[in-house]
Amino acid sequence: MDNLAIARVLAEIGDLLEIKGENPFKIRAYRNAAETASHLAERLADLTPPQRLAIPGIGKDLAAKIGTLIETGSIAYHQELLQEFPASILDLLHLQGVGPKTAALLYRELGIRTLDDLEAAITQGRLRGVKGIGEKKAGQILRAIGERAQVAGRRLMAEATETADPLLAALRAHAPDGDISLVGSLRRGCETTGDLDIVAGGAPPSVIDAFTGYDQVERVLAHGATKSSVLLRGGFQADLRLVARESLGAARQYFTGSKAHNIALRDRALQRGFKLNEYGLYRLEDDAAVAGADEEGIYRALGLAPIPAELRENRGEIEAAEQGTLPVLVTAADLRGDLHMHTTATDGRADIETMARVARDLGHRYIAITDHSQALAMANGLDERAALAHAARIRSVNERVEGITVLAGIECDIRADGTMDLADECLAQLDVVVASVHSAFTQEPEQMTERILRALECPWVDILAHPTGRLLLRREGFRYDMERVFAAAAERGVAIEINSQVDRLDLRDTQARLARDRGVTLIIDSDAHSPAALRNQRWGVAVARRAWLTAADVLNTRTLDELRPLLRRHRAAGSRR
DNA sequence: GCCGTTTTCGGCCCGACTGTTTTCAGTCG
Repeated sequence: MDNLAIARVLAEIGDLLEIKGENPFKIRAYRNAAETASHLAERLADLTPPQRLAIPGIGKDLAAKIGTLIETGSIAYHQELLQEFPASILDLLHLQGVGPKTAALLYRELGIRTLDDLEAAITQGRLRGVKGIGEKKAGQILRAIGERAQVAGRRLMAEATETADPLLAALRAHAPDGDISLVGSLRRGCETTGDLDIVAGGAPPSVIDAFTGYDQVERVLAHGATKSSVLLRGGFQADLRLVARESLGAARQYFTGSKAHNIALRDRALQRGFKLNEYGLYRLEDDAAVAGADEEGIYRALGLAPIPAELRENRGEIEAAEQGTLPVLVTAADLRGDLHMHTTATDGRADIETMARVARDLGHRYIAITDHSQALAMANGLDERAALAHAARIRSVNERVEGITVLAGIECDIRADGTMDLADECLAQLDVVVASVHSAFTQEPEQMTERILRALECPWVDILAHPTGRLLLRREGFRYDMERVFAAAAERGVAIEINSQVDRLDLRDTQARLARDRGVTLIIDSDAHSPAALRNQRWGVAVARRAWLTAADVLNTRTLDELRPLLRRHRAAGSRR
């Protein structure tokens, strides 16, 4: 049983407890544990019971329940709750405007178990007379049922940013003296996001009207004096919060989250005799404002170094901020090159020279052209002969393009048995070899582990690319023993990629952090298939920052002179990094 | 259900908006 399956059960228990009206803190404990489980880099099933107990937010009871779940596939407590409430009523909770109380009421009063039941009940007027539900509420629910497919779902970080940028520009144009900025999960650099959160400080009240009147707004969900929510065309929700300038830092802190970070921070505030809300940090004894205009002041007043938004997940950043050990996170400006991209030789859209010029204009000092190997026949993958001919063309581009060094590489398939798709003699003649899995994703974890380990044994492999093969919102990655692969990569000096394609971002944040902790060097590559996609490294940088990586942890922050000796072909046989 | 250099019991983050209400519960973030 994997972490996501465990997380789903724990989250479902949380939902069921909420419908039941249980202690809110007990509910939070289950949800908190679900959140933790879903982001944990190590597999819970691979941990010993004491190791599970050591995870923050998992105590004796939850550790035991998780153990039972792993061993038997279910938790009795969960099954008992499902006896009280059918699992299908949890769908009701996802409707805008329907929470646990309403769901419980509908089930108890009218026996409503499914969305279809609810829709029928409303259209038949059976909700009339139910306490707390009037005409408007019923209409709202009916609309939510109709819109659920459209509204449901998260967006990729890149897509959400594309939606946010023009909206921010429109608000800034309306309120040029205001300070208007993106907060929420997008500011934290999360790989996907459920909505857009915007904070405006020192802007006129009319900015709210500019927001609800934005031309991409499909429907206004809420419209107050300081807070407003809209549904944008395409079904993406955006929230705007207007605060006074002296509260801007507090509002940005509050709405950037994460929820777990904020709870921990406010707990810390209380312990130190303060109250923290979206307006500021106040002394409990006399309500005097201590900080609020900027985020830094709030963190400092709480005895913390300012915490970068990407780290605010309550995964150790508060302790590190207290001890002054926060990492200096890698930035896009630290990147000097890009070692994974494609051209028209296989499935890219531009030729070598175009890619080189665009990369140079982006500020890169070196790139590697790494087209596909023969196994990817549908992408016109290259065989040994074609790969070497392509390498010659790549190297010749250096004579025509100034200001950047173009390395001849390959993205070589790791075949199902772990052998490389091109012969060693060919790989040995290239400058860089990127190895990837593109087939047989469904191998058992044991087999996949052996497959990747075998690939890392090939002395010419420099980089393991998109190491889980996941596609965000579409496909889970393949499973294998990451600890063993990380250990082998660290031992052999193979870099592991954070792939910056908008729907890959693979490795993910927590896994990249674990890899680094195990001594692996990471690399942030674009895997660009077009010149425009070379800019995608910014998304990979966001993941790297969420993984606590510094420039020193990332291979392509090195100069070319520093990089070359780190490639395996340039290392003395048997030597390690 | 978790957690503890003021606690092994008694805490646990905080406020805006809406709809159904005559003072507030529910939802949301």
